[in-house]
Amino acid sequence: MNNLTLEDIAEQCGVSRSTVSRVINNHPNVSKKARMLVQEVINQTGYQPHAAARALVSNRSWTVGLILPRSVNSFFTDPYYPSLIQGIAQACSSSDYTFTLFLMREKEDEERIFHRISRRGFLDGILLQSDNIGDSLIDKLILSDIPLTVLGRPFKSGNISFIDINNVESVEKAVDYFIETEHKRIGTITGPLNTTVGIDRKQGYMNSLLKHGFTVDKDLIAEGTFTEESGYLGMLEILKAKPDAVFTASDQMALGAMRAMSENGLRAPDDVAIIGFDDFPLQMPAYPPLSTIRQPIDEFGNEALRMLIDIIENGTEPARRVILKTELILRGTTRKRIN
Amino acid sequence: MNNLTLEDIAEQCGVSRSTVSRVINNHPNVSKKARMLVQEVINQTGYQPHAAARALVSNRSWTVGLILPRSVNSFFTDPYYPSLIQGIAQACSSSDYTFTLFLMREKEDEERIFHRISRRGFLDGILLQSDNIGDSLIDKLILSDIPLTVLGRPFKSGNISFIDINNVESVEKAVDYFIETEHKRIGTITGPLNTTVGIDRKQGYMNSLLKHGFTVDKDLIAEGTFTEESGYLGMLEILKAKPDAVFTASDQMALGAMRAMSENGLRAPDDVAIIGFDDFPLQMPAYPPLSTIRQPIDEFGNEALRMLIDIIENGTEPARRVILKTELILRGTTRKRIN
DNA sequence: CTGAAAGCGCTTACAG
DNA sequence: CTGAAAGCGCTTACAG
Repeated sequence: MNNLTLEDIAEQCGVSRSTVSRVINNHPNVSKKARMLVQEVINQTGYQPHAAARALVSNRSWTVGLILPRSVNSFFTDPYYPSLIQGIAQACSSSDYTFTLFLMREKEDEERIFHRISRRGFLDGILLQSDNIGDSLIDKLILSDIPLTVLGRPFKSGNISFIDINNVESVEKAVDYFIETEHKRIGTITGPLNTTVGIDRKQGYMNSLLKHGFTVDKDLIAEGTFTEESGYLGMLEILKAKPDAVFTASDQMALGAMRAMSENGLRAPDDVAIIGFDDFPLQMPAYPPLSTIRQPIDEFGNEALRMLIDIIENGTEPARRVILKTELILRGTTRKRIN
Repeated sequence: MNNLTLEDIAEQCGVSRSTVSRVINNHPNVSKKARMLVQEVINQTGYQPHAAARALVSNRSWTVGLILPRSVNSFFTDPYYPSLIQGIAQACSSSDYTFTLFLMREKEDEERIFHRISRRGFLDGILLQSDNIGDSLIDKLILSDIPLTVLGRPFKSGNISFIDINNVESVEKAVDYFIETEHKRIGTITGPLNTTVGIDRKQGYMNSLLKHGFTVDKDLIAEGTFTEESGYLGMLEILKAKPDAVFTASDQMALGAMRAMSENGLRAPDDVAIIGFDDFPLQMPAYPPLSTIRQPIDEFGNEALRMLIDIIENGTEPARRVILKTELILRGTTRKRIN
């Protein structure tokens, strides 16, 4: 392996190590000649600064932690997590940060994880997925003063920097569309109602209904867990109330819902129109192409990291907010608008 | 945040920083009295050594890299990756290592990733998922002398430490079981044949057939990509050759295969018996419970990290090998043995 | 623009 | 068993 040291490079170039350090760190005060010479030797030798030495003296580790509270099954089943991980990985990769992953299964892991991430000189900042489990970590993190951005709206939002997508409005629009296309009995299969994302998407559904003078019918609402199975079970419930359109809070649940329909001889969109949520690049075979709300997951990862870096560099005050837009994608499981 | 330094603790205890360092690192030469005193102050203050300072002087970063070559869709669809990540995360968590994740999408990422991971003082070792993309990294990694363990059998195995499961034998046994339960036309949907895992599982299938004097019928073999969709398409092919049993190299493909059967009015195990591979804790609704080969993914993560740590601590020679056992789980998609 | 020097927070021979 | 000292590989005022 490459065991060169700053000093070695300096010697080879016949300059001091201060100068070498300056060209590496792009300081302005270096003569063109020196800069080029050093640069060339670095390129030739493949020299890289020692990560730990640099971290020690500059007080920056250039690594961020990604904390994922992971309810039992969802980490396997829900494409959200791999998508998110991929988005963050990409963002890190292009900004020269690296990220380390922490999986938090139960409340008990909180103490252990907190202990680890609060090692000095270890992490420059934290990305924390909001969740009914993870949110209890937030207070400790805030107190510890480590740069933090929460992914998704946290329960307590006071003075916390977070990034989210516009769940409420996007679902509201989707349900608006159902109404515009002449549906009368519109149901929903929600996400888990102990998470903000579950709550917000349900709120969007209710907003649209109330706005249009519909009454909210509890028999048309089922609570799911984002999984295919829960979509299936939820749909079996809702079908008793004869819906003509259903919004499901994830694409996976839409799949399950259509399976339930299929078993009952029903088809989308003729019998029941369906709109899902996510539009991750998944294959959803066996059914008509799904109308859905597209969530910009790459952008989400990118913006989240950008926000965190901003906090790292410029301090935690004031709290940042970013809300990303979604897009309603109409495909085969919804009726066409008439005009 | 906690900004205490070794020296602060030393001062509070009225001892030298050498002594404090010794109790932290569990050196034997500390008096009981001093040890207890220091320990207590540490507990009270919540002092933690500065990660970078420690890494610099001890030449150990206590972090390992996990490199996942990720073919376009599979990272989202294949529960193998989240399962693996979880296994490694758990293993790291209990051994006080942390891991950073690198996603390698294309051959082009290789250079970039290699550059990053070869920063001195950054990673103590690498876990690399074997794959037709990732394997080209191996040579460079070996040359660079960084501790490396490959997950899954690499194409070139000379002098490379790796961990794998016994793919060949476990599939052989599964197909043996088909034969014992009176099947005559046994097909397979393989994994991608540009990966060792795909090749090995197909080999197991052929071994069993040949051992029992069956002829290998190309019309009973389809190549898949581990996804549901590819299982579906593969099964449509194979069905033309009238199989009475099919081994699929992943559970996802088994799902797809059963969907194809279902569309053709066929059921498992009566019309076609099915055995899958994985048995990750997934929900596979809508079909009879799947007979499958259980892959011990948690143990896999654990053993992989243990091997890597061994290499880090004791050097890369000689190359290590670990082959984990699998288990044939007979459930609803296979016939019962008669006696 | 450049270099000598101090210092980041640890660990580890070394001498006692 | 304990402490003073050197050193890990960098960055960054400071003086020139």
